[in-house]
Amino acid sequence: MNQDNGAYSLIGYQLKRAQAALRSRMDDELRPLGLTTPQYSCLEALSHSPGASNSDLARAVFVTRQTMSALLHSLEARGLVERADRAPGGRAIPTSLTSEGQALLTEAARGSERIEQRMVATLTPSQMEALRSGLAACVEALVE
Amino acid sequence: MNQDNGAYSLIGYQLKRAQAALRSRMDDELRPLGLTTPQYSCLEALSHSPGASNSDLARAVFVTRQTMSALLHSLEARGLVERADRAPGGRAIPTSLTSEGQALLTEAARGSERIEQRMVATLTPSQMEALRSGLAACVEALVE
DNA sequence: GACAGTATGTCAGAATACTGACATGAACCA
DNA sequence: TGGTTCATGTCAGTATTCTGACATACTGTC
Repeated sequence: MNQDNGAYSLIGYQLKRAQAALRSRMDDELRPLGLTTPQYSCLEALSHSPGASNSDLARAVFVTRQTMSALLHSLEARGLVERADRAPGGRAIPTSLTSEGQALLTEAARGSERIEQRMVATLTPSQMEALRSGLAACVEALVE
Repeated sequence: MNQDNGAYSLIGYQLKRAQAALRSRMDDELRPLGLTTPQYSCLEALSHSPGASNSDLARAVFVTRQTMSALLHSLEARGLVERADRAPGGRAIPTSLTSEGQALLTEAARGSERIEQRMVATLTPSQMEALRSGLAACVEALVE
């Protein structure tokens, strides 16, 4: 109870608020394509890192390995990704996009970019950079 | 595929990354008290808005009414909050903190403030304000 | 080679959160 | 009064995500 205005002045609250709004808009945009935001993020990560393992993708999407494993099985059943039959070395099983997955990702990326641009529409380039670097500093301070 | 550096330059990605890191640290801090982050947020909202309804709290914590309803029943079963037997007018049933809930919240708030301060430790006041206003502008642009 | 430490994938179980649907009560307008 | 619209609380069902645990495979060091 430091202030009377509740938690609105806390960076953490604004962070959650912004993330919730973004997630909601992303879900709205992706729903017609049959994708959730984590599923889209997974396809996006696979596009940038072909052959990534389950654990790699979990870290990229900020979910646990178990969650990503279930998500990958779902995407595999829909023919959007492919996983190797066996690990080529170690235990990590590489995953890659199918052509169907690539096509769907391309379409979904358009909606995602639309949301991103809408989100930052009222910010100047220097304000955008300040926001980006501020968020990065927060992450830096939070990871031990 | 606008850049080679993946999604790291997107504000949306940084936003998710920062929120994930914050959520993780909050959960770590609150776990010894037997609280999750949404449960803590609910107690905090109740502290600032005594007598808030289930729907009020759902909006404050950014979950659905159904999720908040389950969360409230859990907190009520633990004796941390109280709900009126009947709606005093309309359908909204006011909820309030019990003394036990208030005590637990006070303790949890210390941990929460610790995390908040750690998160922004390396930011100057002007950088903090730039971050806050940047996030607010993003929210403003995303809510229709 | 033997060992500890680390990373990975997976299983099991529980908790969480969502969408869809319905009934109830209030506010508003014709 | 009658009607529509909106907000609220709740039920049911599904989907998501987590923690905990275990076996497996690499990477060091000795």
